[in-house]
Amino acid sequence: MSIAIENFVKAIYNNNSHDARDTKPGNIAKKLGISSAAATDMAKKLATKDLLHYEKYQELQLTDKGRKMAINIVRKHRLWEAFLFKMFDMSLHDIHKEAELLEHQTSDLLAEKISEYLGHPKFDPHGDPIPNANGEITTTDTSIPLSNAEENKTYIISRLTSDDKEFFEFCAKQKLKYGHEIKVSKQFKNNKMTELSVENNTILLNEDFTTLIYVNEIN
Amino acid sequence: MSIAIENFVKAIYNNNSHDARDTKPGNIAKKLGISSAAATDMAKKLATKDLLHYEKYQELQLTDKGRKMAINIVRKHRLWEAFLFKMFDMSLHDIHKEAELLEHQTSDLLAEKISEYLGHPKFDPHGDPIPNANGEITTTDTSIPLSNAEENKTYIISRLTSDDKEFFEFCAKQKLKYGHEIKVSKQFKNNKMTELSVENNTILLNEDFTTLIYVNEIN
DNA sequence: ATTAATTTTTAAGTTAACTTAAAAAGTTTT
DNA sequence: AAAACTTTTTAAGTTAACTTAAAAATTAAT
Repeated sequence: MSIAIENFVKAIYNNNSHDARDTKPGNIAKKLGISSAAATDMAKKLATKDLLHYEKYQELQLTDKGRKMAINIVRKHRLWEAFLFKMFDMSLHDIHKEAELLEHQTSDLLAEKISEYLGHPKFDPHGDPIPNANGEITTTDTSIPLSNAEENKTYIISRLTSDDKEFFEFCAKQKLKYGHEIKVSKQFKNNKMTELSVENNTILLNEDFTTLIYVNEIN
Repeated sequence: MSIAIENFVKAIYNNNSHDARDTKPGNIAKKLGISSAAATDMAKKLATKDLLHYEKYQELQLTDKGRKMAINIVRKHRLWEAFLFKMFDMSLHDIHKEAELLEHQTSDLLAEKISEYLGHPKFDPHGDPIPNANGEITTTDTSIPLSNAEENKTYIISRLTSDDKEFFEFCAKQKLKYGHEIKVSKQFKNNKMTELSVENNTILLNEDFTTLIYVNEIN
């Protein structure tokens, strides 16, 4: 399967999981940076390959085969992220970019070797779950977006769900990293701002950040 | 640059260095598994990009720009080989196959990180030299093919210049590995066979092997 | 419930990287 | 130095993955 096909299937899969629910060609096209005409064409083609269900003007839905394929790519992506993160001193954004390329050129064998080396990790450095070789995902994920966190409670950062460079630069600078502890001091509901403290620094985040950062409460 | 272009340039470069000298489209086409018509087309295209000199019916010659590009890819290939060899228990052939894919999706940044991690190695697990980030290759290579080795002398294996699976399987089984010591006991010139001993085993190799295995004399 | 706005699809066209088959040029043999 | 053979090139055509622009359908607004 070509890189174009792999990216298309992956885009639908990712869209279905965390983002909104709109998996029509236009929206997928936007994520991939192609025209929606191209996305419609591709959708039709992938339907003949039994990777997705296509009906005019309807949402695209992956078949079991398509989902399996997407999960396999996501697995490789997240394994590369975890591996590069462990081995090299690189920014999360750079790691993401490299993984985005490497994921398409990685045999199942190599993926398994990487997983083994890392001790079959369940999460990548963004906190996203790593599917196992059978495509099973173990996420008893109870995390909530920071925007829904409660005042005066303490949390651990469990996921950073972005691929924007500035986002990661900001997070890195403010020590907003996977596994780090934070305390929410105030929720400004009207302004959709959240005040919190990280390592004795108090910062104020707006909705653009608090919906992308997921946390788990500490008891 | 596309993967097709990178592989084309690399094929010319590799052909020029160790193999024969025939860098006409037909020969390059054979190595890449494409038709010679396709190779001619590609050659013309790359000439307009100033990657090589093309003249009808003549040998293809890389320009400085083309050579630089080829060396950059070769560098990434060999770094991946060295890295995968160090990290994972995989056959040399599998490692080669993975590197063949990964080389095209590796940023200069990542290549440098890998090189750094390995302590800027000068040779890969086949004994092929790894160009540095500036494209410089330090090979004071005095090695000779096993076919030219002298009787009753002891050598160290310095290069295994193949990409054939069976070749590597055979070499692995016979302990013919980079850095290993061997003693040539007899050269059967007429039959182009070489008798040698490795770790107390005596084996007889024909020309298909002895021209691909390079060695350095021990004094 | 029409009209207006948006989105999806269709249609036609482009580019890269191939293919096969025939023509042209080069190489080898006698 | 022809004739025979081989290789390269040209020509025409294919496929995947796009594009733009217009037509068709859906969705939103008054």
